[in-house]
Amino acid sequence: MTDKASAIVSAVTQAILDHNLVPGTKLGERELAEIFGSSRVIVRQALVELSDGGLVSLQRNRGAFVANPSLAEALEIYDALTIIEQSVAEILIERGAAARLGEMRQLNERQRKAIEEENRQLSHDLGRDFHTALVRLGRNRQIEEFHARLTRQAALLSSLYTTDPEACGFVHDHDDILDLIERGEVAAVKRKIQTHNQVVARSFNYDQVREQSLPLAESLAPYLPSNARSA
Amino acid sequence: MTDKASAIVSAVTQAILDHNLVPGTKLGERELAEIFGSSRVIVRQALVELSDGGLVSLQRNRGAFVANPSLAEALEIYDALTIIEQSVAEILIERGAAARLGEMRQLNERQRKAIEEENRQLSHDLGRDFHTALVRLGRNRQIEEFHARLTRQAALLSSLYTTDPEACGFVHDHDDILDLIERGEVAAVKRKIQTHNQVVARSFNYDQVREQSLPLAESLAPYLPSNARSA
DNA sequence: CGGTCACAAATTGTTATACAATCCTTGCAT
DNA sequence: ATGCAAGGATTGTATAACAATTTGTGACCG
Repeated sequence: MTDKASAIVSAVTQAILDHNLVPGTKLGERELAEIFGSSRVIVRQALVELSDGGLVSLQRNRGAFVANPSLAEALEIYDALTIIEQSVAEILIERGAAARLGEMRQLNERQRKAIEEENRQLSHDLGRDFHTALVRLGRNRQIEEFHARLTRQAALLSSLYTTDPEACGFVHDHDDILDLIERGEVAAVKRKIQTHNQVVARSFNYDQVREQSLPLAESLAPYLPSNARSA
Repeated sequence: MTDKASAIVSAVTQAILDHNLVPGTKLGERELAEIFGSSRVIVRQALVELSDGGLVSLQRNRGAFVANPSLAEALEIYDALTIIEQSVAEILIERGAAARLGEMRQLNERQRKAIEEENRQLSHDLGRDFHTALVRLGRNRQIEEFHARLTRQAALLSSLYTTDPEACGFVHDHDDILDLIERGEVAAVKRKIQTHNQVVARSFNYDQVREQSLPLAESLAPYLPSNARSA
């Protein structure tokens, strides 16, 4: 349903994940309607969807804002990620699915290369891909989608709290995780996954200068479906 | 945001959970607008929300229908429930949170009484409450909400596939689960939770006669906020 | 009798406009 | 400054309208 609304949803989502829209930014209905060249009704549908996705918060009679999670919520999100990934790892071991870890090794390889070449964006993306690929091996759509949602929220968080580009010892961890799964060491994998995520969560810096974001139109410009707007 | 839309969302949700609206039922925009005495715009927002909740599926240019999950999806939902509840149980044990299991014992007690009195509805509800209460002890909103969502979908499923009112050995299982948590027997709890859920999932009967549901207006009548509708 | 094509009816997707309710700002009076 | 009130801006909702698409119907043909 509603083609245009989903266009808005994905544009805004992408903009948030890219930190082009920072938490707290107001998403005015008329403004978005202007930008996307559609009516307010469509924008509202999009906002409802976005809010269900957790990236946007709706405040009755006040409008929509890019979500601005508290530190407590941030920690819950990382805990949830940990829980899901631990469960998946455990299931993979139970299933003896170690055989299918090949493509994940490749992912790590590519990420390693990206880091060498100092391609920030790519290595970052590949780092995320590792986690989603891992969860996908669990073969459960519900879990996959939940994990994806958490990942999106985590991406938002990093725009809020993170101080340091986190691409540090990650690839190494990732390989360790695969090793442990292959060797069937349940407890060890789970510990690894937990600390792996906690490293990120603990590095949060609550009091951080947050830069104002540009006017909406500019922040969203790169994501427009191709509905230019003449003044 | 959007007061009226949420009224529609909760009314339709409740109707689905109560099996007053059966899977596959078409939810026409005009019809709903008529019934709830609001405009199509509002109804559409509600439908978008409902679809995000997984109880309604939107088909482009065709409309909205009460979700009609396949057997495969049904099993995934129960697997996901199992995963979540297992994780929570494990965490509770790790935390040594056995102390707070008192109110859950009470729940079981009440359910036992309800069963004795043959109060189907109540015992059923209390059975569900056990699971949500358990998850709540995990103190993670993300997980709680995900679990709630899965529970709603499971309720829908029971209207689809279940043949037999499942209230059989459940209370007993529930007490066992609490016992095992108190005694810190991780592996045993997890097994228990798994089989507990599998009993339900395995009892599914795919080919089942499904009764047509009444006209929308009648199915929804009990849930209207108080916007009567004159013909 | 069955199939298929064309057209009409119904429904969805979307826009525009309007207006009440609520929030926010600004300027004024104290 | 502080508090208040008026006005402007924004949201919440309704109505009407129309294009696009799907669905239903019936005529026509094999």
